[in-house]
Amino acid sequence: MSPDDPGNDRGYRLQDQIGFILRKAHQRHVAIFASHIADLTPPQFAALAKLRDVGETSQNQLGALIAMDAATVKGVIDRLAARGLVRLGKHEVDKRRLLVGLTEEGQRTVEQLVPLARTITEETLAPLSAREAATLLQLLAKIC
Amino acid sequence: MSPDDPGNDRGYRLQDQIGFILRKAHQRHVAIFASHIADLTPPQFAALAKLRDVGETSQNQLGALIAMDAATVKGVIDRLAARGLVRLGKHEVDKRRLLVGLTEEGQRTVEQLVPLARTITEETLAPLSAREAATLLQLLAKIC
DNA sequence: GTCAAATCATTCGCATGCAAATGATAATCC
DNA sequence: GGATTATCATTTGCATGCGAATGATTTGAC
Repeated sequence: MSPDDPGNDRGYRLQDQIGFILRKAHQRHVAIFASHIADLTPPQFAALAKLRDVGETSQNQLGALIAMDAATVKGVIDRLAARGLVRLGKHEVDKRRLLVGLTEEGQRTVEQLVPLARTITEETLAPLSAREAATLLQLLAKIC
Repeated sequence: MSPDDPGNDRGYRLQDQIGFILRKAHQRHVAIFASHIADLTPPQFAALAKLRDVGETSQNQLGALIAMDAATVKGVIDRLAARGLVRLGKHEVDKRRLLVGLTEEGQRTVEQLVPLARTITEETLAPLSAREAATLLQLLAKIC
């Protein structure tokens, strides 16, 4: 009975499971992010970066774009609004919607952070060759 | 000026960044996990699975094995203890340490869950071929 | 042996992240 | 048009996850 006999549940090694590795890889990325951008979290930056791309949108729509559910996006946006990086407004036609958009300061902040974000991506992928990095992104995209 | 001109910060596409994709992939995995194992979270299962492997250990040591900091591991262990899946005890020699080990029920629970955990891994990797899955695990391990 | 440094556990505060419930508004069906 | 359904936002509760501070104990330097 070898340690990785598949018919033996010793063959279940936590360290080799995709979920465990994903969690660890994500953790390392967040740590690298924090070491470069201390005053903003990855989700906060994601919200700002996406708002820069799409301009004003509703909270829900923004959430769909950055993969956050309604409850989460509300918290993120509230914190960004409290810091003056984001502006909230009512939708004139559909009164259910809460419009979100960058303030001037938010705009400036994103522009400044994008180069750092590039560095963060680079550092996260540093253990890989360019070819490996491309493969990783492609495979990860398939399981999203 | 094409949309992905690298000399232009429009070239920063959130969707293509490793951090964003890692977060999404992890989210999908957690959702798959929850659909198969409703009454335990991935970190809780990780703690049980690792305790099965190593037997009794200190909280800190367990944390190192499953990549959780001290504060996080305490919360996870407390919840497992409250459910009777884990037993706590003082270390006789080193009085700083808090020993953690599986109870009989914890043991039974892990044994029952391992097959489900295999299914979860399979389903998470379902969009990939066996070869792609192996490559993904290998590349992810490099950036952990 | 004693004092300083390291280790272990705990606690607090803050930030995701999600499920479920609620209320307001809009869209659809008839 | 009126009732049903769907959508948007909010709130609550729970579970990670981490930084920072604290206290207890142990180890190491001398």
